[in-house]
Amino acid sequence: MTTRDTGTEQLIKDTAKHLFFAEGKINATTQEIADAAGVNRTLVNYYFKSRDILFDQVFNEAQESLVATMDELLESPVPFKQKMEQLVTVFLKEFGQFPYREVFIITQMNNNGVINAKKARIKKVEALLGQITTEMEKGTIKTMDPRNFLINLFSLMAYPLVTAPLNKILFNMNDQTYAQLMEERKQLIFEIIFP
Amino acid sequence: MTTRDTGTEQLIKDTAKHLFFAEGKINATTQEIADAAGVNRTLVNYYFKSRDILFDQVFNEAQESLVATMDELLESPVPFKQKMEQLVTVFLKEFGQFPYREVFIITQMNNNGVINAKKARIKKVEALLGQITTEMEKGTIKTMDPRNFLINLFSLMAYPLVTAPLNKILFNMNDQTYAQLMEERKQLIFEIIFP
Amino acid sequence: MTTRDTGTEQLIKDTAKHLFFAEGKINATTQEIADAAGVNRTLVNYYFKSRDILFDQVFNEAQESLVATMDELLESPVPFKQKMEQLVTVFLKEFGQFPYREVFIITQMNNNGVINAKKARIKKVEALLGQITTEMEKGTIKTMDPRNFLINLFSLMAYPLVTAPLNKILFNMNDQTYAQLMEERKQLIFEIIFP
Amino acid sequence: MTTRDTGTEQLIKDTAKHLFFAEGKINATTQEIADAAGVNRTLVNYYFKSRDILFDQVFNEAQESLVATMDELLESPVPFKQKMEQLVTVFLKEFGQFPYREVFIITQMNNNGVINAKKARIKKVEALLGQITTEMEKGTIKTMDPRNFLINLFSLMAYPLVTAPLNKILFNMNDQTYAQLMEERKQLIFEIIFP
DNA sequence: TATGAATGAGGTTTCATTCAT
DNA sequence: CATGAATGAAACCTCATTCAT
Repeated sequence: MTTRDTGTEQLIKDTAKHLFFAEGKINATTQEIADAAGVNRTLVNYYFKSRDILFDQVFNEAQESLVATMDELLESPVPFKQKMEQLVTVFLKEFGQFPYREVFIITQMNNNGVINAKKARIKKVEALLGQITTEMEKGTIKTMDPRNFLINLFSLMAYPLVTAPLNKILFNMNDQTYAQLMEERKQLIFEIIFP
Repeated sequence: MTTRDTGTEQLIKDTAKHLFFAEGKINATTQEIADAAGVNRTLVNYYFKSRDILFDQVFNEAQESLVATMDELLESPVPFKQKMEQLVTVFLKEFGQFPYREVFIITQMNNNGVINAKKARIKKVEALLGQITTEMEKGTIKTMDPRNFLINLFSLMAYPLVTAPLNKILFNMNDQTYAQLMEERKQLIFEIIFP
Repeated sequence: MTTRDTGTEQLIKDTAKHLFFAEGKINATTQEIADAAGVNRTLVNYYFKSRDILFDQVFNEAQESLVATMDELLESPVPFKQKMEQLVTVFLKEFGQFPYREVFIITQMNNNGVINAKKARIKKVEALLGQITTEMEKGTIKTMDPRNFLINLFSLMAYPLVTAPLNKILFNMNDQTYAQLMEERKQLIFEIIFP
Repeated sequence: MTTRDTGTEQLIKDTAKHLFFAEGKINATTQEIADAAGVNRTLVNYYFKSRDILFDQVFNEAQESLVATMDELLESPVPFKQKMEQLVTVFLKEFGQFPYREVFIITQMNNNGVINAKKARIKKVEALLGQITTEMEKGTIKTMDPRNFLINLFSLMAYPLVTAPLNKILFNMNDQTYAQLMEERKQLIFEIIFP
């Protein structure tokens, strides 16, 4: 068997990922993906059998990577405040790279059907929620539903990156000045959750 | 009177709006829109000449309505704190009705091209930013780039509604319990911005 | 029965005739015909039941009028040369008014199916061919197949009017100068057939 | 070599050309063209992107070929009489192959808009008109507007082929006998223009 | 008589996919 | 491995036509 791996398969996957998650081109056709990758359109089928399979694969890999990142943080035995600091650092980077990933996932869910979470995941989230509650009782952070605490955190991190194109227009900013604004947010978010 | 307005044109537009902005079905076909509206597929062409024109129209009306809402708030002469309270009330309702509108607009921009803001709009936003800066100087609200203040505000309002499907899974919640969680947020957001 | 004849039926027919035969808009849609007539599109169906029936009717009336003109000429007992003079006069006028009629008829035949000539017509044509042969024997006109004589005659009359748009471009002429050129042709054609 | 030219593109173009110009089926649908070519309907879009582009291409190629033929004749340095002989030979063949080409071009012009002639073309035509005038002064051909001389020539060649379906009916002839009639015309036309 | 609303038939176009090389 | 050719499904769009008023 002469399997000369030319890296084309990975190239297609990475290109698709970039179009979907970084550029927000949720409706990218196989032609557009192939063009962006600089390969022939039919190679998408050659490697992935069907467009949907490519979608799923890109999808799952994105989620797995996200989940792995999350798990590492959740399980780390560092103190809460430090853990949150790590979380903000890591996720701001993630969201910066792929601002449209969550939106993409949601769009897919809306158009097709809903996916279920694995039980293991739910357990870990519950553990984190418990930790947050503890901190609230200690008075370190503002008291609220711990789920709202997490929701706030992720909203403050993710949404400004999703709405970047709109915000730039509204505030009359260019790519660079907006990037600076985002840069300041890391510290800001931290100050908001630990007043 | 020769015009027998059956309300079908408006029905189609409203249905499209709902599919796009409320259900997040960004790729809805004319068939899906027609089915959802309970009308014949070709009526979409009869009234709007082409699918793209329907898109544009729904789009523009959505934006205009949003902008009108915004303008009313921005220009109201009430004190800052009260103005923010109105803003949160009004926009939480807006985002609750049409959570995917902003995402839809951004998606369109990413796929097609960018739209420019009118000068009048920029002026109004700048006026608001000035007001926010004044409040910061007075110590009413936390000091930061006033644009980040606004970004925080909208992030806290909008993102939880966009990510609802994902959050329900993550937190193992149903529609009702999630709605309750959202309900609590109004007060919460207000407490965060006015600590 | 309140039959208030508003002349709309005739108006539609005349407008269609003009679009087809005078303007050469062979593919005119009912919408275009209605627009040109300044009436509602559905009136075409109201009066003529179907578009095809309107076509046929316009068609037949055009042919009947042409045939009547022809018959009158063919049967007139005037001497040959004078008969030809009448023929040229009458048909140049006809072709001037409706240059695309024959082309339209042929196009319809090519796209649908062929129509047959009535026997009476064939008889009359044969009579004319006989007359032409007699003239050739007398030496009044150049000897040739009498059918080619007629073909020449009609070619010289009709084709310049059909190809007017093309000729104007080729000879760099405007409507007026081309009309003058056509004007000269009556005498010219007569001189060619009676050298 | 990666390009496997199956000749299908050319086949589609040739088939379209034949339907339009030889059979006079001006309204041929993509389905009809595909059927006539014996290929899948969507191949028309595969090769030509859209039906209109196929139309334009067939169109332009037809015109270019006609113009090239014309140019060769116009520029040839042979004596006038001989040049006319060549012209009749060449164009009778052209019109025999594609009798509806000019009519098709005119129809398109009437339905869409007018095309302009290139200056170079006008110059060549003017040169020919000059030559014709010279011949009239020499007494070789009948005196008339030289443009009418050319119009006569082309009318005598082209129109009988356009109106063939109608003439066959009128003269009660079949394909073969009509072909014979046309055959005789070459000599006849020549005798008419050089009495 | 006349018209806006609605519909179905049939055309064009866009995709993803398969095939042969 | 890779690619141009080919195809079917499904979308969009244009018409003529019918319906209700």
